[in-house]
Amino acid sequence: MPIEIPEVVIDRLPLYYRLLSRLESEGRAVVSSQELGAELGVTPAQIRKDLSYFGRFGKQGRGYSVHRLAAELRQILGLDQRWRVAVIGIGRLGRAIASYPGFEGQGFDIIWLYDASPTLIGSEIEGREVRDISQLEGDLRADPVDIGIVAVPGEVAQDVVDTLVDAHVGAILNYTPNRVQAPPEVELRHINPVLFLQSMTYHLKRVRGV
Amino acid sequence: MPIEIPEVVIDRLPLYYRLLSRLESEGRAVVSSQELGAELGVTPAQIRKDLSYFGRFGKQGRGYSVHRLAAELRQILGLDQRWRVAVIGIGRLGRAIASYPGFEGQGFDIIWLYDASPTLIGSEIEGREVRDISQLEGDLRADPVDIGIVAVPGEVAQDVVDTLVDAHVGAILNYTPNRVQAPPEVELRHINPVLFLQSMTYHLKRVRGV
DNA sequence: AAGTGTGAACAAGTTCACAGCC
DNA sequence: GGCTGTGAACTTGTTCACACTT
Repeated sequence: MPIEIPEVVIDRLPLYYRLLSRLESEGRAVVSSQELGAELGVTPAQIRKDLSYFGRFGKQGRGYSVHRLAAELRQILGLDQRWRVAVIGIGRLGRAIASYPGFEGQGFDIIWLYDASPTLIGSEIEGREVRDISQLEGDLRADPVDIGIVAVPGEVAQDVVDTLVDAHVGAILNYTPNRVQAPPEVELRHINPVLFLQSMTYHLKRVRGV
Repeated sequence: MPIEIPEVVIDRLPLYYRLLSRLESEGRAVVSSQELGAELGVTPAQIRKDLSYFGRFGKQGRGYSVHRLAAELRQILGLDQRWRVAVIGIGRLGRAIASYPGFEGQGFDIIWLYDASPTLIGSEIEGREVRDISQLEGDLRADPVDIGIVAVPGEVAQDVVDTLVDAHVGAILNYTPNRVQAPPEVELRHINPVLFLQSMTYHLKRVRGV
């Protein structure tokens, strides 16, 4: 805890947590950095160093208590609490997001859905009403959420992000292909599958003989 | 071209390309690394250095020809050709993927859809038939694709990946929360929004007073 | 005057290797 | 004997700063 923790380390923690969570449910008591690394494709030294930023959770000669380490990571990542989420944009992608059980299962409660389309507004998705996007700002002011997931058409992504920022959302996950801006105190991630495909074709081209 | 090009550089190229593509369609003739950087939140030096791995595309005192640089990146990334894609798993997410116009628009042709559910097999999505997943292996052998997009339930992700690898798919985009393995000659990327949310809550926790 | 291309300086991130503990 | 925790060595990636070109 003394010095600044590298961002890459934070990004790997959820990966470790996911595996530990699985091992925990399989009733596994103890695990070594060796085993964790083999399963995740990461060196054991990397795992030990990453964890050492947060404390000394292992026992020499034994390894890590799965239960203990999972609990520590839960605490570090804030997964011992529930987080309130709004999904903005209920097209095909937004609907897939709103229906995905993996969010609720991991402590993320999707409490509000918004769209601009009159045919969608008022309808129900997984028992939640789709609300008019024009009410987003007022709703969030009355009853804030922690995280906004943006799945609107790209052209309006920045507008939605601005509204979320004004309403003091702390984190934004942008599924839109457009890159958006937010002040540094707001956590922002982009999910753009096309960029992944395009970096993969670079390699494909080379493997498949230019 | 002389030495090995860092992986991070390849990952940034599509980002640059996307912006250049937009500038090109706006009729912009010339752009500086300064401007590109400001738009993308990257330092100008970074952009110049990244591009310098591939050639000398700029003109001192002027900047880069938008048209020329876009064409170069297209060539480098292999976006001057079309790529054949199969989507495996046509649940809500798979359907969103199969219907997303952003893939076709960028040179990725989704030519085959597969699912295991009898109610889906034989149905049509955007004019493409959903085929039985048991035919995947044979189909790919007869008529290969370059890229597989996996959107099946997590438990069967590795099986599907193994089939794709056997059928000599060159790249796999895994939308499943399960981490899968593939030999190093196959390009593999994971899209897992839950991991993003979990690293964001780490920061949220700290900003929102522990 | 403006802006690239790039070696050299610097910063960040990873792996090594081993002392120390179980 | 086995495995953690961690400085130190190394590797990778980023930024600086300036010579050079238009």
